[in-house]
Amino acid sequence: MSSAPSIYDVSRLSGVSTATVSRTFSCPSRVKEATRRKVYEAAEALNYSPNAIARSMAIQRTDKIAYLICKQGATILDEFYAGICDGILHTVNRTDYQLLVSTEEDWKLSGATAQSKSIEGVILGGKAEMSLISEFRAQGIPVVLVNYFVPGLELPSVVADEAGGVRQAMEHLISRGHKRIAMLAGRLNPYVLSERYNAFVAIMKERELPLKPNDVKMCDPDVKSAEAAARELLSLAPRPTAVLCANDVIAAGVCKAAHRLGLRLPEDLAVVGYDDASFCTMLDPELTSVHIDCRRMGELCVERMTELLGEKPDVSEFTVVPTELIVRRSS
Amino acid sequence: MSSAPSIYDVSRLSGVSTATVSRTFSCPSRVKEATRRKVYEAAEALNYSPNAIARSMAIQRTDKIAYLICKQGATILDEFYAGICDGILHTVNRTDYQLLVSTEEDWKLSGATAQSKSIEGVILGGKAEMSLISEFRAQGIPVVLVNYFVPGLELPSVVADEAGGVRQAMEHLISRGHKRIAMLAGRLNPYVLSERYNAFVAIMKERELPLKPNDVKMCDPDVKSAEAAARELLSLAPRPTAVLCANDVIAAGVCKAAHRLGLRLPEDLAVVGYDDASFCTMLDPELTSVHIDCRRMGELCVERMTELLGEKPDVSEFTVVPTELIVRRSS
DNA sequence: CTGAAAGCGCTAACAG
DNA sequence: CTGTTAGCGCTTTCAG
Repeated sequence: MSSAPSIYDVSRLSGVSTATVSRTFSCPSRVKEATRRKVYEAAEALNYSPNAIARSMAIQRTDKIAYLICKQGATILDEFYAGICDGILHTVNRTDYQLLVSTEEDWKLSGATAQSKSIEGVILGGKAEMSLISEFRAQGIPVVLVNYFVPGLELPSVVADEAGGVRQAMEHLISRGHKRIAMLAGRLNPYVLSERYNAFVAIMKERELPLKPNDVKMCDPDVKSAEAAARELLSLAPRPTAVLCANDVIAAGVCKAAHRLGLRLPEDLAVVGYDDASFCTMLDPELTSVHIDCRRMGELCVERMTELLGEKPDVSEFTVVPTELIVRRSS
Repeated sequence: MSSAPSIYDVSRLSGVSTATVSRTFSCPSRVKEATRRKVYEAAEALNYSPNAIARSMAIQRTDKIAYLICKQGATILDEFYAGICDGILHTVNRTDYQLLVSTEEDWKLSGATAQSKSIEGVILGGKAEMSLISEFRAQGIPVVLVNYFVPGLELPSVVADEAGGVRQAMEHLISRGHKRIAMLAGRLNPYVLSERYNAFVAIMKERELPLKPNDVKMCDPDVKSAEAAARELLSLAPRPTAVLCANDVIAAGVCKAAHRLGLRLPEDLAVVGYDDASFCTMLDPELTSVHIDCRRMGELCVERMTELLGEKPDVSEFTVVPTELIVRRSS
């Protein structure tokens, strides 16, 4: 197989000009029915398909946008960011765009500049470094942030209603009669963590519930650390009767610690997680959690991006996705 | 900001030819130190960065490969395929290539042909449709399969050592004294399922252990279905003392069913999963499972792809990644 | 409705 | 080591 057939080959075989061949593919209505048919036949015979690169070159834009996951270590394997990716993927693929996926780290490694001009826009998931953001802006590449927000930057951000989610969880616990509610916070991205933490504290205060310094603990966001931290939390006297966790992994750690200590869920201890990861229903008892529609977040990122690319005058800076408490057996 | 600076602008400002500017960026060693410096300065001043598309156009190749997830419904959200993606991502980003991600479904929707010429190769994850495979081949685009295999196609496949994994699990159970071992199989992709199933049957026979028709059940690969199926399995008389599950989600269902029936793990029932999903350690007791190094699988896909792209004479058709049984508390 | 021709920005001989 | 020049395959005025 020598080199692929070009528009010239089709032009020659069909007896029309290259311009017409081009039109036939990009805007069929502007070509007479009969001509069109001739072109299609020739193309078919030659097994021709338009060369996307040449096209990009001519029209001066690619049809690609990138999604970079900005989170140390974790990548697409993080269910949350994978969910966003899923939403982006589905939406992007319905809009003639294609999606490039990478991580902040890898992107920087492979010489951003060399690549940059081959994407139209970039969606940054999580805590992106300022230098990265600036670089894209300097190159005139539209940026959308997701699950993160930087005040004063006027960058469209798609986030979940963190405060709302915490409120749903807290009202649920309070309505179940809990007063001694603790929080096990994990080192998530700073925006998310502070939203969740602040909301927790605010609501405790608002409801005039007792909150001692030791009632909030911090841990690394893995089961082991969470389990260890939970052990301490659960040995406070009087022991909290409920714990709100910064995410589901941490909640799983709390469940394990409770189990080891002989506490029954939800009778002796209510546990609520956050994110509604898929494993919530695999735990026993199933984990109550604040559901975030990651996929929707991804979709919205693409919508914002499309607006940016369409040079829409003012793209809203804040897009917030509502959360929903999924009550299960653990609370 | 008018249009971006081109190689001509740099050429003019630095006083050298465009060819030299080009060389300076693609192969600095072939340009005299002093000249190089002049070029860099001019580029800097103009905030120039090479246009990747024009480059692709000139050298007649893109620097992109695609990873398509071929699995109904599930996507990148599937931890297994996300793991592979992770491996691909890391490797690809170290080789000047960029990764396009999509699903089989979406790819077909958005007119594969139009896009095809903008990728160099494609990695197909899971049960890809023959029509898709043929289409790529017809276009001369190298294909690598992962977690799937089609006999007679001479397509490089990267798979896990399924039979080996089952053997590890079985030997573990047998060494613990289990004789009545059941299997709960889920509707995974046909290649994987048959490998796991056949290995299970073969080993039971080989060890001369009793295996009645009802000892193997089939279910959908979700917790609910698995739990229901497990209930039946566990009400057989005599009850199996161990169950090998086709994957971890199914195993989680079995654990729940066992718990409901008042069976203790591992005393009354040993459960072993497959894939070693991240939630294995969140379950209580933690789930024994056959670990598959998905990331490694992804890396190997890229290696095979690189060989294919480098026109290496014979790329091995089969690349198998070893598995490792991770023994935890559930068995 | 169709054709001719001038690029899009970069690379790769080839010549010096 | 560097410059000249001819493309890469497609789009897009501008005429006809």
